Amino acid sequence: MDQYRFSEIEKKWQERWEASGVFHAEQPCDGKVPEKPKFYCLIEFPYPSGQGLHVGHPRSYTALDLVARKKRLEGYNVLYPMGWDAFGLPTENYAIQHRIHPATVTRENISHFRRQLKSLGFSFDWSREVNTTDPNYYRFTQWIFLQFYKAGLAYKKEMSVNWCPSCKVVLANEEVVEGCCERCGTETTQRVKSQWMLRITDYAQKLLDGLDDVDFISRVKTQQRNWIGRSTGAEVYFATTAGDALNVYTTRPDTLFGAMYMVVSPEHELVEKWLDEGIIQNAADVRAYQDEAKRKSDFERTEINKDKTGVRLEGVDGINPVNDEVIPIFISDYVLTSYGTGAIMAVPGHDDRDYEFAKVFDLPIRCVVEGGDITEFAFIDIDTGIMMNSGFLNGLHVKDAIVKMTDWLEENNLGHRRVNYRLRDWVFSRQRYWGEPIPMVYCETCGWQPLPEDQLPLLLPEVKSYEPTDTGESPLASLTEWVNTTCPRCGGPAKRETDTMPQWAGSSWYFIRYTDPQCETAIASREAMEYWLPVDWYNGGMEHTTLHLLYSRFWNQFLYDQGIVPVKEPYKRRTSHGMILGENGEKMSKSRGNVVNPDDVIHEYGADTLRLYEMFIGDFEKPAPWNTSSIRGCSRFLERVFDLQNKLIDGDSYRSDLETLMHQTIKKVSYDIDHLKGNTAIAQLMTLINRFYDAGSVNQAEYKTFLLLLNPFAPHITEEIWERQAFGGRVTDQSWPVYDEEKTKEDEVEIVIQVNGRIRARVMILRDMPEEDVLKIARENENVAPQLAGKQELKAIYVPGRLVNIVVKA
RNA sequence: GCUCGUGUGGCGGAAUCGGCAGACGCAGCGGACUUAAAAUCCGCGGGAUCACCAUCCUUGCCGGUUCGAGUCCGGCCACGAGCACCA
Repeated sequence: MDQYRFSEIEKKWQERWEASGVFHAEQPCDGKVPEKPKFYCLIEFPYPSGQGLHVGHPRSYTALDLVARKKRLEGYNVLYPMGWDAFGLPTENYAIQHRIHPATVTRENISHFRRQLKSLGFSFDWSREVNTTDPNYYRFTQWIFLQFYKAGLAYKKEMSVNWCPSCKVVLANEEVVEGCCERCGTETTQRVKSQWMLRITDYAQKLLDGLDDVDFISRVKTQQRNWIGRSTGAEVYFATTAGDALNVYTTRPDTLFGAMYMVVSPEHELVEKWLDEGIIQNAADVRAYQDEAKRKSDFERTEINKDKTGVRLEGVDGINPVNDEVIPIFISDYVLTSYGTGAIMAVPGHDDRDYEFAKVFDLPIRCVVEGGDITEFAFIDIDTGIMMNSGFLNGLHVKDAIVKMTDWLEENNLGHRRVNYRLRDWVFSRQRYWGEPIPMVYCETCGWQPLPEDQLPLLLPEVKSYEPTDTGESPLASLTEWVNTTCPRCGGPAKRETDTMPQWAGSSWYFIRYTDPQCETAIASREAMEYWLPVDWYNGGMEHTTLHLLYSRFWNQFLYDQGIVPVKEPYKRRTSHGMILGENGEKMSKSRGNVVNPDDVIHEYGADTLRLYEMFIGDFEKPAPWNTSSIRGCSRFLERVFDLQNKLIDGDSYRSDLETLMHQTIKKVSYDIDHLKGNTAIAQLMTLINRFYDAGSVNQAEYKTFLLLLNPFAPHITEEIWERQAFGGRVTDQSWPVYDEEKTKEDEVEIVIQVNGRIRARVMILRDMPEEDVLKIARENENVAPQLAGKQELKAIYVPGRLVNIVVKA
């Protein structure tokens, strides 16, 4: 018998799979729907970076490859596609540095990635490959943008945005992590720029509600819920001595009697108005504070534990609507312009931040909720507090007081119920070259005009320099020929938008394109979308929970509302994998020098071993450190699988002493693949092969089942053995093994006998032996009897097939 | 600070419903084979006391419920992730 030559075997089968198209999904066509039920599994398509694949990528791809391969054997028409999320900064930066066109860099990176992925033997349907930088693809990304625009959900707005001075680009809130650029770590600053925005806040409630109907792991749901950040409360109308109404948002209207002052954000429009009108007596101080706030980066402004600062607006006061008290108004940067009304009522007795501010400015603090000691700290407990010093609310519990006060405000026209979300609109423009051009034209007479749909795609023009500019202008802005165009409405001179879309655009709908990637008339045909959507199972990284996952749900919900996509929610089930860490337990990165290249592993051990190890490495949902010596265990296992051919004997049914284990293994492996527990599935297969070796042989029926169960993990070696042993056809043509629940149970089982919870004996019994017989055996057991002698038996418990516990008293 | 998650041998981890803790693998030790080594095969393998039999301890810590707790409840501690002046 040959040795296990994985390189030859893997190359051979990869070529055959490619030539036969065995993993191509069957497409519904002209009203004919495939007979097999569909199953759509999806992994997050990669960004084809210059570094190539690292061993973290295949963890997710392998896990769903197991599902895809198993589902095919179970008779499903499986869609398991792959593509490229190829617009983006690293490619553009590399292109600038090496003076190569980003399209060329992208093409090279993709072919590198594609070769690497193919060498792992994934059962992707390569005929459906999509590429977000392909004009035939981004044409529809632009088309979707136009639908947003037409629906009033895309708008251009002058606003303060996050700016990365190193990448020279605007960032979305989701791309700023702890005040720094998610990509390069540089501290971000604020810039006022005119930006295209997508009104994702209009979908805040739908995005929240949709979570109830989908099967996402709970940490994903919680994280999205937190990010959306729904809160309920009231908007309260305060009057001012200047005559203007000053509305505030609060979640604690019950504490209105404790409002001792008001705070507005430094950018609040009324401040400008009052300054202009000259009502504010300390205008210079106010202006100075505004300037200071403007200069601060977002990070500095939101840094916690810093001392509260602010300036009182002298000359204007607020009037508390519940008791007509005249209270001072401050500006302070602890109140955010972009949340609520940009103004608050401050209740220092019952809010930590207001308390701190009141201490700094030596303002009076009134207790309106009994239960704490406000000389020490703000009392914020809403479960135990009882109202006091609050007129008609006195004696009520906080929760009842909130309702009563809100009703009162509405009855007296002094406020109304309000829901607020932490989620902000999505900043959708980037001042860079390598992205989808935004298909909008600005005309002096007609304003912003959408490009007619028949003019899509709006191609990225050739440009000499991709260098971003410090002024925050896109490199496209210097292309006067491209920029100058005619207005689609009046035909007069007009200018194109020169910003491009963010990287998250293309990935927001790629799962739709996969259903019909060549469609030229629409994002996909109705027929294809109706057959394939929603995605049955989507696996990806936790880092995309508040970015890609939320954005793509938003796009899908919008397209559903427009009647374009047939499903409300795009993903039925979402799971998430843990990161693969370097051998030292740290995150894999070039700078740490702990990156493992899959090419090297494949060269040394083969793709099947790599796949197996990726699944065996540990709990799929948790991070796991790479361990080079552990791979040997997986490679040794496959060698044993291969060598089992030498121990093959005839037999078309499982031998009786192996039958139970065979059925147990089928059950366990089937369950484990569906629950992302590859590690225990492999452990079970190892247990089984150890039994074959103990028996000194394996028969054909047993070997066939074993190979089918192993096939999703190690597809090349199993096909090869199947062919060599002439088991008939290909593994890919077979059916997934079935088990008989009755046969998974041993006839004879070992049970333990405990006395007062301590194990005193182990005995073999027949599985269905009646309880009284088992207890009799237990009491008479030579190790148990002495423990019972002379003691009073209080209770005897028998857990069928597991244990007996006899409780005695001395 | 808030939200979520996780703590089990030297290591990765298993225990799916409250019922034998440590499956499977790695590393290690002993043996076989070999001139030798590698590879392979067989055996051992949480800790303590112990010649052996055996006994006791053990799932981050403290307590509780239960005949029985890694698993359930309460309170701590540690680590990780996300959010972070969102009123």
